[in-house]
Amino acid sequence: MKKTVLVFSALIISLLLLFQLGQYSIISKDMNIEIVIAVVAVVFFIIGVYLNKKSLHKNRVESIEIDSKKIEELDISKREYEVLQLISKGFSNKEIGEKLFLSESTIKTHVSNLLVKLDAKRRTQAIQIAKELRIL
Amino acid sequence: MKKTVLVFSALIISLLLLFQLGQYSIISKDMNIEIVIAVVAVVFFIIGVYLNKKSLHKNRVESIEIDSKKIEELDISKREYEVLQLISKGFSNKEIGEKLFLSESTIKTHVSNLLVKLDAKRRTQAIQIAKELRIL
DNA sequence: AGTGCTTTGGTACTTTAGTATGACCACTTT
DNA sequence: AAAGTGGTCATACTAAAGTACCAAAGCACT
Repeated sequence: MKKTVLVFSALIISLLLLFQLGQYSIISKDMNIEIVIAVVAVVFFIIGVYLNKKSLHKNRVESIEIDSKKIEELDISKREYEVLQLISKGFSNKEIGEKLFLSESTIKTHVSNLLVKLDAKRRTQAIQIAKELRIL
Repeated sequence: MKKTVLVFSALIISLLLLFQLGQYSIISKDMNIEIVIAVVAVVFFIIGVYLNKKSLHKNRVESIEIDSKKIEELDISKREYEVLQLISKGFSNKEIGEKLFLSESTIKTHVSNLLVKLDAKRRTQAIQIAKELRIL
């Protein structure tokens, strides 16, 4: 929605500016030229926006598209994934236990399993690996 | 967004058709007008590309640029920043010490200072906060 | 030469993190 | 019904992580 507003306002402003310039040259009695210039300007503006969006679309999809399949491949359960998400947010085992209404022991078990499944030695390394795998 | 583009292109096409009759007299009058139109087209094309890239930048790829100003504001030294980077890569204090040819004690000192400066309780939280501040 | 600052390093201590093992329960599969 | 699976929790232990306090070397600055 923000893009739409930006594009619209940019179009309106450019149109206003162009037709305001046209008012000066009314004296020279050549209205058609200003209109043609305005149209050309708007057309190429839209072309610029459209082409740029298309070229960025490929990169966008790659950077956003995350998780799902690899989580299953790594045999990470829902509970373990919940714990992983909270780990990446910087919570301690105790805090995670309080958030999920579980004991710290349970969290430790989940973390231990996560470290094995992600092939990590520490929780910080697990975060890094999970982000590389686009799980987080 | 698709509707917006469609409506606008339809409007512009109709405008072009309406003022196509006037274009004959333009060409015969002055050749410089074509150059002006070309310049306007290029300029607005660039504006379109630029605005679109800026609007997409906020939503999608935000953590590319590191905010070196905030590092200074937080009074984080170069050494501390080096340690912070290695922490985010999942290394232990001992490993960081080996990489930087420092003792583990020194790393602990740096980490402790970093936690205070980043207002974090744990190294994992420090990573999260640093990424929010676009320091990492 | 003294001041201030970063960096470095140490000791001693407390707190988290992580491992290993075993156990219990709920639920599904065979 | 028996076996398997996932989640839960506990104990006991080792390993990191983090805190507090101190101290000294290496600088830049004036």
